[in-house]
Amino acid sequence: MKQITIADIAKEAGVSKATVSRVLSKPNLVSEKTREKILLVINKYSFTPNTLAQGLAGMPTKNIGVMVDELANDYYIELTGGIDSILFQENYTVQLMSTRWIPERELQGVRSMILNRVDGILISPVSAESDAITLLKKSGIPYILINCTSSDPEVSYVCCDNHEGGRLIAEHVNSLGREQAIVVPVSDHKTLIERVDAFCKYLDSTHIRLIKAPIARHYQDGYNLVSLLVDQNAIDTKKTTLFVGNDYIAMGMISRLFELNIPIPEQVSVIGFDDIRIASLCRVPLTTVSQSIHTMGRLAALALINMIRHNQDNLSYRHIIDPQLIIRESTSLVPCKD
Amino acid sequence: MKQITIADIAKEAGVSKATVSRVLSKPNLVSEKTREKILLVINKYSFTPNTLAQGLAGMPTKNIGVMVDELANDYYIELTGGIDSILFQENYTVQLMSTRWIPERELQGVRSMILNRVDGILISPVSAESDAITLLKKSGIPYILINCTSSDPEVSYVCCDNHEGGRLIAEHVNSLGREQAIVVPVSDHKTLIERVDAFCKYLDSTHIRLIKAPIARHYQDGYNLVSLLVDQNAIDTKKTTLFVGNDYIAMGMISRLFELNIPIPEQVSVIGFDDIRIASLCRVPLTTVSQSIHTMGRLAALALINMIRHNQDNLSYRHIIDPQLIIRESTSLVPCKD
DNA sequence: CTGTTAGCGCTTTCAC
DNA sequence: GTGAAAGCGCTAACAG
Repeated sequence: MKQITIADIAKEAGVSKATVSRVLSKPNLVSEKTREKILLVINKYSFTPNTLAQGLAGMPTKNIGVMVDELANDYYIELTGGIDSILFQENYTVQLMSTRWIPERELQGVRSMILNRVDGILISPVSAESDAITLLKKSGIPYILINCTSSDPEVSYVCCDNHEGGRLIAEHVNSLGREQAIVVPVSDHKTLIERVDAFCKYLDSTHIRLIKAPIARHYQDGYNLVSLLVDQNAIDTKKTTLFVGNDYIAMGMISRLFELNIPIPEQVSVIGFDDIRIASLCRVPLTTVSQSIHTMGRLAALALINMIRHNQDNLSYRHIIDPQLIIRESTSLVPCKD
Repeated sequence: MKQITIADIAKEAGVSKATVSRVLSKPNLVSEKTREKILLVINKYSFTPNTLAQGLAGMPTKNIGVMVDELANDYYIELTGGIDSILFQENYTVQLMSTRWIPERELQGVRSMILNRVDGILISPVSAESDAITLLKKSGIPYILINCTSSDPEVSYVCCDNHEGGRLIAEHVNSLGREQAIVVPVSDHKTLIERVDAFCKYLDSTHIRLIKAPIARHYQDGYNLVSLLVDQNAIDTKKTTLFVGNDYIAMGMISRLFELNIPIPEQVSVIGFDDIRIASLCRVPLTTVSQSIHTMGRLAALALINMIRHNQDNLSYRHIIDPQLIIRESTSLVPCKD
């Protein structure tokens, strides 16, 4: 089926292309009479202007690029859910890409988004210094970093206060008063380092022995790590608290603890980070820190739209999310409802 | 930053735009000498052609439209994960949209995808007769339905054999030999009706009383439904099997059963459908039917790319996924590993 | 092999 | 108010 174009409409309505175009974008520049005449034809064919052509001609494309690390990842799911809820109602189309943790892919993706003339970009970058950000900076396209801060005052971002999150957990662990606390890092992303550092800083290490476990990047790594901790740190006999860098890896560890019949939280209590949805539904509902991921996505989307509307790529938007400790059964014997 | 164009490259290299264009798409039509000369300039500015313009001029855009009902939905997450894994490596950009269950939005979204000149569309439609499909049909753009069948021989799809899935569950329930079986529908989508119908058909209703519960569309509906079933069907005293149309709603019911201290599976055994990831991680690991969602996404993406490559919008691709019963603790006292 | 020319579909001056 | 014409950046005949 050949696409019907503005020219076809013009011919049938007996006017020029320009006038049809005006009806589409600036209707009040056209007399009521001709406007109605044209609208009639437009509706007859349920014509919609070709967005590529509009884009080429310099109009906004109503497309927003969203770049995350991984699609099938609970964290990004909630994030994109939040983003989508806003962009959807504002009638933007989402161009979603995943880097699959390949930095080079991030650059390539952003470049392709720019070429696609998206009106703005939301990105959860590898780091605030990645090449993609540099490219973004000089492209002139509005963009906002998510889950990442930047010292550059011109850069906009929405991020959780990970330091405070780590502190909250340390405080909780102090109150639990176990013999030892093991911290399990899950990535070398800046946000993770902040969490862990703050945790270590505020942990009452005169009473609780602090142990740093090797990094566990995937669910399976978490699962496997448990046996190691049993062997090396006797978590099956010494009362232990586990702080795992994110909920999903924590889930892997819980799964294994469960199999080994190590009671949670009596013998080992477990704490995650993120408050992804499964955290409350899983085997042992998980104590964690919420960074309101969904809200984070909404805020970022809202701010981006605002930048686009008011052409404020000069003004920057910065928002720090306040983390919240959520205590569930993995550290508390009292079952608590959500 | 002004976009650098093919004209700039041409001027600096001292050739015509056409030659530059050829270097980009059909390099062997250009002499080695000039090609290298041009490539040098291209690399110098790390120039990439504007995709909108390419699209307008009739080239493939390397964009694929993907339309699902909801982004933050476990089912679609795994589906898009599968789709992305293929499209990613084939260097396609995904244009992901969600209908949020609004049929009108489906049509509107597909139209916008067509206007964006995507090379193909993957859609999990409301129904095989939705307006969006009609539009797709006459657009000439390759497309594949996911989780939906069609009697029209020209329409391509990938779908699970839901009838067989229902039968598998009935068989399992028969073997469980409970006093009553309650089936909880979760939507009026065709696939759901097939599951439920097959279940009812194959259930040994001379020995097990079959009860149809009202529809529960959301997690919370499932949660709330439990009290009703306690009141009306005494599931807390009569040994009962629950077949819930999908895993997520089943999770809602389990959550409530747990609170009411109704033992699973001793008093009430629960069966879901889909085998979403949480199914194995949740409070009581859930017996369910796997429809290999991730694979479904991969297959559909693969087939679509194939259609695009070979211009086979005439040939149709149809694939039925074989469902598999996965028995976990929610119906079996023997804990089983995944 | 390479350059010229004519679109792709729409927006936007600039006249009338 | 409305139309003619130029231009967005690229590709695809058609010549040479």
